[in-house]
This record gives sequence, C-alpha cells and structure tokens, in this order.
Amino acid sequence: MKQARHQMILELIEKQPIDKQEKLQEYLKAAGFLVTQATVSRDIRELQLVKSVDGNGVYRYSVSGRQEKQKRFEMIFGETVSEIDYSGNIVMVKCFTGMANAACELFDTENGEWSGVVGTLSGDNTFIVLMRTESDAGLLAEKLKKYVL
Amino acid sequence: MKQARHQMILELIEKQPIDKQEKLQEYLKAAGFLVTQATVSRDIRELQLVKSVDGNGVYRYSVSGRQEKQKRFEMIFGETVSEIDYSGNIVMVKCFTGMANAACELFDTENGEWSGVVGTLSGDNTFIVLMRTESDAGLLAEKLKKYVL
DNA sequence: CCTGAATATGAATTCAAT
DNA sequence: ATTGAATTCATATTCAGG
Repeated sequence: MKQARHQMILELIEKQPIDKQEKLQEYLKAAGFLVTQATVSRDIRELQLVKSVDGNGVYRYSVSGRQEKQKRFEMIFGETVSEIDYSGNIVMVKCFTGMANAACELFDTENGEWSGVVGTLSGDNTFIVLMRTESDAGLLAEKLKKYVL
Repeated sequence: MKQARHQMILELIEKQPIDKQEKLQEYLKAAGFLVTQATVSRDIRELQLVKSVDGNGVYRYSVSGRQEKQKRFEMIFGETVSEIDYSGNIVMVKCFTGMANAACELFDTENGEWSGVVGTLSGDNTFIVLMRTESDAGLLAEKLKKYVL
C-alpha cells in the first residue's frame, strides 16, 4: 500500500503545485488512497520531499535537489557505462564508444559522493579513477557497479 | 538591516543543522539580530530556503537545489567563457583554450533554462548553439553575456 | 510495521505600527 | 518597505490500536 501511495504522491506533486499536505491528501483520496494528514506527513518525510517556494511566493512540495541530481546520475551513468573493474588502486570504467568523457565529467561533478578519489583521467572508451588506496578502489567499484544496467 | 541578516542566515544554516525557525532566531540573536519568528519566516521565504530532511530523519533548512545549481553555473561558466556573439540563428560562445567542451556540457545540463535551443556543437575553443530563430539567438546571447566576467 | 485521532509544535499571515 | 504581536493555519509527533 505504502509503496503505491508513495509513487502516486510523486506523480501528483509534479503534475500540479501542491502547497499543503491537506491538499495532497485530497488528491490522494481522488486516486483511491484514503489516508490522514499524519500519514501524508510521514510519507513526505520518507520521500524526502521539500516544501519550496517558487520565484513568486508560491509554496509547493517537490523532490529535493539531491534526489534529482541522483536520479540524473543514475540514468546517464547507466546509459554510458558498460563495465566496471579495478586493479590495485585504480578503478577502470569502460564506456560505450565516445562516451567516456561525458561519463567521466558526470562522475567528477558527483564528487563529494565518493571518498578516496585522487583524480580521474578519461580516454574515448574508458576512464580511470585513481584512488587513495586499494580498498578505496574496491569499494568504489562495488558502488559504481550498481549503476551499470 | 535585512540584507545583512539574510547573509547571516545563509551562513548560519550552512554551518549547523537548524531544524526550526525558533532556533534560527536564537542564533540570529547571538549574532546581534533581534527579530521575531514572523520575520524569520519571511526571510526564509525571500531566501527561498527549504526545510529538507537529511537521510536519517533530521530536518534542516538549506538553500534549494535550484539555487545551488544556478550558483555553480554562474561560477563555472564565468571561468570558462571569454566572449559571446551571434550571427543569424547561431550563438557563438568563445571559451578559454580547451574549455569549450566543459562549458558546452554545462550549458547543456542547464537546458530547460533556455528556450529555442535546437542543439549545440563544441570544438576546443568555441562552442556554438543552434537556435530555432534569429531572435532566439539574440535573446540567448544577451542572457549569456551576463555570465561572462 | 503501518496507520488514525488527537495533540503539540512549528510556521505563515493578519493587522497595526513605524 | 519592514517589523512584532497575536492569531490562524499547517505539520510533526504521540499514543493507541490494528
């Protein structure tokens, strides 16, 4: 139940500006989800939504910047990277031809997420990540593998 | 007064997690700004801060994703681009040597901000933006010029 | 664990004053 | 235009029950 409701909430808040939980609650009711404001409050926390203010002075719930960034990363990384491996303290990221630069830039902009990164170097088909230690390399490789489709 | 207070608020919320306006109010008092919760509420709206939730379940006020993205764009674009011009429906963005790809990628990721963009093409020192119409090109050039230092 | 009802807490707004 | 005091409104939490 909760799963589906969360999904619906995400859809609802991106379609129209919703400025209060009560309103969201109504939309949910219309979609067949009978819940109280208390539940909506919890859902909003769990989904890490934020009540932001849009230019003028209009409040609306929306997904956080972090989440958008993360989603974007997952999507693009998955579409450009074909394989991850590592040896010693170097992680090798194999990409579809010509995609390595883009993938590498993407990886770089996402810095702050990764720890132990010394630097990156990109060719056409592959980029490498030089890590502080071998164990850092292993951990990073594991993490990145999750994004490969 | 308000200007300085806004600045202080931005500094305060990034130093420590602040989960309610009352707490922000106290920090402000410590910094010599005597205001009420009502004013803090207004400041927060004017600064477009959001109350977000960080991984665990900890609320904190922070600057919105949009703002961060915008700041980042201004900073990098200003540091990589040297000159903007246009002719017909093409905008030419001259960059410091070797920077064009990065600047162009940055421009692309900021899509949604620009209207009338057909596509981009990057060399080493320059990238071009093909626009729908000549007037689109003029408008974009004007906008982008503001970011050149 | 998930939820609702009631409640407590937090935040926005109104109204008046400057 | 900016603010504070009081108020209303919105949201988080508590507590109980499934």
